[in-house]
Formats: sequence, C-alpha cells, structure tokens
Amino acid sequence: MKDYDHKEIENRWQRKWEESGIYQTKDEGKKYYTLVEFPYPSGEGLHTGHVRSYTAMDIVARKLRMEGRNVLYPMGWDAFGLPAENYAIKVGRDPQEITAENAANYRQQLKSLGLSFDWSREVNTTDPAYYKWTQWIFLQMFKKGLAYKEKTTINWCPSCKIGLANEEVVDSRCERCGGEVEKKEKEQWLLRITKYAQRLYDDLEKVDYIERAKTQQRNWIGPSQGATMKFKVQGSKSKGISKKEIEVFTTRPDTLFGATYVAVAPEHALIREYESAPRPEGEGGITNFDEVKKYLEEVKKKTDIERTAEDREKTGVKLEGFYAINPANQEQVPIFVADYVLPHYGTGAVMAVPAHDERDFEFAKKYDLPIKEVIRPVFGEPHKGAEFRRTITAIVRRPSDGKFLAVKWKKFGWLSLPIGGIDDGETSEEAATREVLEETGYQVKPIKKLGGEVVMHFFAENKDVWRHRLDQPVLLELVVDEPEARSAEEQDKLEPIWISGDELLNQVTHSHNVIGVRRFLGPEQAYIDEGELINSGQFDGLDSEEAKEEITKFVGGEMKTTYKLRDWIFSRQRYWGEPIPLVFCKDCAERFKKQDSGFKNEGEKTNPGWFAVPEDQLPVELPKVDKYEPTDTGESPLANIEEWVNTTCPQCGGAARRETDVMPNWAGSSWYYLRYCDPHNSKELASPDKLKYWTPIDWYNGGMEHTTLHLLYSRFWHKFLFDIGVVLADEPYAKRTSHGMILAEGGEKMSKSKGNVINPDSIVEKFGADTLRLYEMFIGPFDQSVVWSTDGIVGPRRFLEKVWRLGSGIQAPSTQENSRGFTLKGSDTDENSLESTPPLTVLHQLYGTIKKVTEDIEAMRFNTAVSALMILVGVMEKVEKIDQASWEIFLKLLAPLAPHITEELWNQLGHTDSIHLAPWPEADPQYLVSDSFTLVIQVNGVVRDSVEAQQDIDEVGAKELALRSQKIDKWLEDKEVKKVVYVPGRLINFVAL
RNA sequence: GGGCCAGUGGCGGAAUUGGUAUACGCGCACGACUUAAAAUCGUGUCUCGCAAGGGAUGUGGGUUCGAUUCCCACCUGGCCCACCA
Repeated sequence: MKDYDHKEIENRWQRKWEESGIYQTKDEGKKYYTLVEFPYPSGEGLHTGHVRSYTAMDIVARKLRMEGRNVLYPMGWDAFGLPAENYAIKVGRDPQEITAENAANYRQQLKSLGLSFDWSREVNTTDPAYYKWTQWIFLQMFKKGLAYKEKTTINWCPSCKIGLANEEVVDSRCERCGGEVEKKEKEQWLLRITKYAQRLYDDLEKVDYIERAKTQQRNWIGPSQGATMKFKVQGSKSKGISKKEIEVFTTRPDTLFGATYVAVAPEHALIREYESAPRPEGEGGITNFDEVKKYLEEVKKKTDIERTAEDREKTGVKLEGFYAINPANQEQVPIFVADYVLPHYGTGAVMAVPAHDERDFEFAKKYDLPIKEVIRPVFGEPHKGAEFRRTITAIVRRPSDGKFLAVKWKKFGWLSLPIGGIDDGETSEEAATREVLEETGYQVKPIKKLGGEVVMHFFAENKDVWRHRLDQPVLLELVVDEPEARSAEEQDKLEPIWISGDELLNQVTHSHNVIGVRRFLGPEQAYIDEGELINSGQFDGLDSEEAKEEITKFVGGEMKTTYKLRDWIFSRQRYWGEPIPLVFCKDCAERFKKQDSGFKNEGEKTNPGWFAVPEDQLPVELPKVDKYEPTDTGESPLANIEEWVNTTCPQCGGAARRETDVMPNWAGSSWYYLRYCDPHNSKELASPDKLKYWTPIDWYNGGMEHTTLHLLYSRFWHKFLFDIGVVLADEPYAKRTSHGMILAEGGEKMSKSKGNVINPDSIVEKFGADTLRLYEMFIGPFDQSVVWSTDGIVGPRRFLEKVWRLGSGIQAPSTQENSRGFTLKGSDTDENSLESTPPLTVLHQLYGTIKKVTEDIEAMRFNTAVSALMILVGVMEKVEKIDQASWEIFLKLLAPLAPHITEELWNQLGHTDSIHLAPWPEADPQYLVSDSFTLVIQVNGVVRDSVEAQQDIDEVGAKELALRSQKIDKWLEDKEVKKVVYVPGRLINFVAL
C-alpha cells in the first residue's frame, strides 16, 4: 500500500477537475447561488481567514451539487483600493500591473485549496468592461437625483497630504502613518442613501441574516421617533418677533416646557448667515460675533481625539443680541453655539432641557443656566409573581434629625415597615418614616398583612431604575441578613453596613434574590426617563407618552423619524478607483442659474452645470499618469492631466471639465454578484433572463466587519436597481452568515507587524489542502473567533491517514461478483476486535452520521460534522468487514470537506465519474432508531443508575424496571415517592422525601 | 457611555423544545510492536475520597422533580458604535 501522498493526489485531481470543467455552471436546472466576498488581491496573498470562509461555502456548494442543484459558486477580485495605489506610489509602477500579479497569485492559491469556483465567470472591478457598468449605475443614480455635490468636512492627514476615507481612520489616526487626522472642508459627491433608510431598516424583516448582522444594521441606521418644532428668534431690542426661526429635533417633546435654552451646532446655517451678513442689533444680529468667531475657530482646530476625549468638558458661547422663544410658554431663552451639538443629526439644533437630559444638564451646570423639572417619575404596581422568602433589614435615616428607622426590605422594590398597620396606630417613629418617604416622592401604601405587619409598597415596577430625585437624600442602610435564620436578639446586634448607589446594587444582588434593583441617584443628576408631566401648564398630569403628541400638536410641530445613517461620501481624491463619469460646464451652470429650466433629469437640476457622460461614451477609462500621488491641494492626480480633464459639454458642446474624483472601492463591490450571472455581457450589466434565473443570492457568507459598509451599501444599490427595473427582487441576499476571525496563537489578531501571520501555502505544502480544510472547519464554531494552533493540525491529518489506510485496503472489484464485501486492512492480525462489534453497529452509526453531517453542513456546524465522521471511522476501524456500499457512503459524506482524498479513493474503487457529482446519501430511517436505549434513573434529579430498556417501554414498565435496581433501592429507603417524572426515551426520576 | 457576543478539563471545544456535563481533537502518562527511535495500536487522563459518596460549566441568586441550557443582577474578555438630542 502506498503512503498517503497529499501533494501528488491534490495536484493530479486539481488538474483533472480543471480539464474536465466539472465546476463550470450552466444556466439551467434548479439553481442555487452561493457567494463569498471576493477578496482584495493584496501583495501578502491569501490568509487563513479567506480559507475559512471560502472552504465553508465550498462545502455547502459541493453538497448542494451532489443533491442535484445547479450551483453557482463564483470568484473575482475587488481590486481597486489604497494598498495597490500606495504601493504604486512607492515603487512607481502601474497599479493595474501590480493588481494583475496579485490576482494571479491569489488565483493559484485558491486553486491549490481545491475550491470549486467556476473560474470561467471570474470578474475584476478594475477591468474597464466591468467598471463601465459601475459607472452606468452611478449615472442612473445621478439622473434620479440621488447624487449631489456638497461641501463637507473630510479627514485630512497632514503628513501624507491626502484625504482619508472614514474607513481609513482608526481611532482618529491615519491608518498609514499613524498621525493625527485633521478636518478639512472639501466639495464631495454624496449618494443619498438616507432616502432609502426606512426601507433598508424595514426590509431586514424579509431576509434571513445572522441576527447579529441585522441588529448591527438596525443600530447603524438608527431611526428614532421624535418631533421637529420651531423656536422663533427675537432680537433683544426689537419689539416684534422676527420671522427667523430655529428648527430643532427632539425625541422628547414632552419636556418642551423644561427647555431653558437652545443650542446650535457650530456649522449651523444661522451662524453662517451672520458670518456673511452681520446685522444691526435691533434686527436680531449677533452682537458678540468676534467671540463667536473665535470659538468657531477653536472648534475647527480641535482634532477628533480632543473632541471625543472622555473627560472633555462641554463648551459653548452664548449668542448675544437675541433670544429664542420657547413655543410652549413663550418664554425667552438664550441661544448658544456649542460643539456638543452635531451638525449632521436632526436639524443641527437642539432645545436643551437640563432637568431631563444628561448633556444639557452638564452644560447648564457649567454656564449656570436654569434647570426646570417637568417630569416626575411614576411608580407602577408591584410585580405580582414576586414571592418573599428572604428579607433584608434596612434602616432609613431620616434627613430631618438623622435618626435611624428600622425597616425591612423585602425582595425587590419593597420596603416593609414593622408597624401594626396604618389604621390601627403607627408608632410615631413609624409614622415619621412613612412621612419621610412620602415627602420625598415615594408612594407608600399598605399592601398586605403579614403576621401583623403592614408591608409598605415602596417601589413598584420591575426592572425599573430606582431614581432618587430629591433634595434631601434618604440613605438606606442595609443590614444584609436573613431574619428567619436568626433570633431577634442576634439581629439587634448586627452592625449596619453603610452602602449607597452602586454599592447597594452590588451588595443586594450578590447576597440575595433581587429581581429588579433600584439604583440611587443623587439629586445632582438629570432624570432622563419618562413619567408624569409637572410644571407644564395645561399638560400637567399627562404621562410622557401622551404628552409627546399633544405638545407637538400644540406648538405646531411635526412628528418625525430621523436616522443616524448619513449620506454616503462617494468621492475620493485619489487615482486607483473608477472615474466618476460626470462633466462640469461653467457656461451651462451660469445659464441654469438664470433661467432655472431645461433640465433633462433630477441630477442636472440638483447639480447645475453637471452632466452625465453620454452612455455610449462609457466607460470613462482611467488614464495613465506619471505620478500617482494626490496633488498638493488634495486633488486627485487625474486633475493634472489636462488632455483628459478638458472635454466638451454634452449639453452645449462648449468647453467643459471632467470630474477628477474617483469612486470609493465600495462601489465596485456593491453589485459584483450581479455580474457573475452574466460576466461577459457587453450590452448590459447582465441579461434580464440570467438575472431572473440566478437572483437573489441564496446564501452569502462574509465577515462581520462588512455589515455596516459593504452589506448596507450593496443593499442600497440593489434596491435602487430594483426601483429602476434592472433587478426583480428588492433584496440581493436571501441569507447571510458570517464567519468568526482566526486569531494567532496566543489570542491576538494576526498582523504583519506582529509577525504572527500563518501562510496557508506552507500548510498546504506540508499537510495538504484537505488537511487544512478539515482543520479550519474542525477548529471551532464557524461563527465564532478561534485561535489558530499549528499543533492541532495533526489531528485532522491523522484522521485522513487513517481514512487512507482503510480505503487502500479495499481493492477495486476485479469481477462483478465480489463487488460487495471486503476485508479491512489489518483485520486479520487484529483478532481481539473481530467479534466485539457487529456490523449492525456500523449501520446505525453510518446512517446516524448521514443525518448528522447533512444537518450540520446546512447549519454550518462543520466542527461537529468532522467530529461525527471521526467517530464513524473509529467504529468502522474496529469491525472485520464493511460492505463497499457503506464505505462509499462514508466517502461521499467526507467528499465536500476533503475533496481530493475522497476523489482518489473513489477512483480507486473503480469509479470513472467524479465523486463530487455522485448523489448525496440519504439516511434510511430504519437504521436511525435502535430498539433499545439507556434509561437513566434519577432520584430527586440526581443520576443514580442507568439500565438498558426497550425503545417502546411505557411509564409503568420503566418504573418497574427502575425499581429493580439495587442502587435505587438504597436511595429510596425510608422515603416516600411523591412523584415520578418519566421522559420517554430518556429518563425516569423519582421525587422522594 | 450604548449595543451585540462569549466565559465549560492542561488546551481547542461538545452537549438546546431544560433530561447521563466534559463528545471529538490536541497534549500528557503508561503499555504493545522495535536493537532503538519515529509511525501505528491499546489503556488512562475534571476534582476530593481507600471506598461509599461529595464537589465542579465566571460569581451570587431565582424558577424547576431536574439548569451549561430559562430568568435577574454582577464580574471578566472580545467586537461594533460612540455627545445621535
């Protein structure tokens, strides 16, 4: 027998598969579209994480093929991007060349892993034939008014002299040089993804994504319900109220009566307006504009690190010279400019309610602004199901005279006073306690009699936070104790423990069963929860929920949903990306400004002077340049190529200039999955027939890090393509799963700088692709991060060697007659194991494994699938004979995971067809159940014995059988069986006292 | 600060409608084969105890005949977001 030579076997079969084209997909049959994220072909080559994701989907794809599905499992290159550009700058080579080399390397690596990609459908985002359609989609968006140019702040790295995308900024530092990132104003193209925010949010309901991904997208889109309302602005010296207004967004219109100032973001239009045209005081001008200007400059200078520093103080400047009018009560309130107000969220202006918002509270404290309470907490009814087995004694100190009053804290949120009952005479102390509690805002009422005790209801609602919104804090001193375990005298001797706030929380919850815990907050904090309105005129007594709508209506505001999601900044002032196919004509811009008509589409209307490059001129190809660096002004290097930039206006035929910004690398990856359906189509991005056949993607696996960028962006593009009738489904991916990261030994991230990167090539070389595949699947749960261990690889390798030895002992049938039944190698020398395990065991094991492996692959539980196969081999190893049919079933089960060795052994059995096209085995139900099982016998829930029982045994039979056990006798001695719990097929439990 | 996820032997991990905790693999120990080693095969491997038994799934509680699994609180680690009004 030959040794298992993984190199020879893997090379040979990879070659044969390629020659025969068995993984090339036709466009017919019952389709299934499996997809993995196409890689960025970096210089470093493939890493272990790629192997994990691609192997997993390869297994799924292979199994589906064996089940008769027409599977599309394609691959391509997401090849635009910074690393290639930076490398090009460094060595002065064309990024296209570098990319081609890297892609060739990746292709070779992927092939060496035996992945069943259909290479005839390979795509490359940097191929003009591909990005022609990326540009085309962008133009459709432009024409629908979804693209617009706006001055926004970008991240600017002063040392690299380039603008950085948000993704290139890590912890406010430049990803490349590590320097601090500054802000810079720049004209940018943006895509109006916010227009799709609600649909992107709602339609998550329709798709089968891993729950984490859904949650993350929901949080990212971040809708919040609230209202916009207008504050009128009045000059301090003018009589009438001006027409000027500040619109604010709030989620808490119920607190409007507590709004004691208005704050606007430094970027707010109000300030810009005064900056360009200061007005006299009487008309509501800013009289301290110099001071304001100074503040704005300070803010601009601040880096992100300073702005987000943990202990940062809120700063702001009051705008002197005018007031805002609180629309609820017509009170004059000051206006501040403050950088804690975000320009891009809501309206860029807030009504500040210090009493009920932590940030406003902090700001009001600092600038000595009024804090007006308008919400009071409401206590609900106690949790009905609460039972009281334990009591904590608590002592309340009365603020007036500092005297202690004994009370008992019962379970959560209850305070019981040892008094005879409110009606029949409290002691003066007890009455005083109650008064203190009542005065300080707690509802105190008798709940139930407990042996002469009246239990006072102190708090109520479960899971609520105990808020102490009082001037005079009542401290609770808890003696942690179980009264039923101690005598009264002992209790008296207990030393009280002083605790408060978070300590209380810990103390109580650590030692006792507290279902809900109330946290002390001092009076020095804002009460941010909802409650009952006070100091709010005619709205007093309403609860927050009702008041929100009522007050909004009252002041003429509008209920509105806003989103955290921001529009997508779509320009990069770089070279290595798709040129944005737009042209700017100065003359036309002037003309449009004058006559405001003649637009052919929304895009031209939104962006006067900008025109789409005519579709017959696509693609706008990336020209060759000498230098790949951005210009000193931060413009794209394309701006330097006059002959490319200068063109003619598609509208008037006059001189015009091309847009020199390029698209971000998220552009090409937003629709690549569509191109795989019809990769060589030169007339359309893909033919409608093929799109209809293949989309949506049935199963898409990728990294969690792409959830809020790539995944969301591509859903947006897909919905747009749906709206304009290019695709037929409004969601691109029916199912999305995600693999966990592979960490280096020691649990750290693999990184080049740490030198702990594992190169898959070396593993393939030494152990083989099948071993690497098996190992990465076996290493741990697919969706969790796992730690790489080179030592652990020998496990799967030994397993494959064992399979090889077993399989090689099976000779190809020389005649038809002996095609069934063969002797395992070694069984004639291993006499001990001959009789011990009958073949029936193998059958049960085999069919159980079919079921297990089938289900596990479908649920991505590859680790347990591998484990099941190992167990099966362990069983087969020990029997004298296995019939060939059983062995073939085993090989088929292993085939998706280890495609080379199984193909070889399959071939050695005399098969001429590939195992990967053989039908997937089905579990025969008759072998899935055996006629007996192990009945576990418990006494009071503790396992005391187990016996073999017939599968169909009933409770009476099981009880009889169990009671025959002597071990059980012993445990039931002197006890009375109160109850018997019988779980068919599993256990019987005697509850005995 | 917010959201999400995780915590089980020396290590990776298994066990879900709540029902024998530690499958499978690594490592380790002993044995067989060998002149020897490697490879392979076999046996053992949570912990205390001579045993009978007891204890253990981050910590403390709860629900239950029975909890790794469900509930509450806390601690620790990871990922994402972060002044989102």
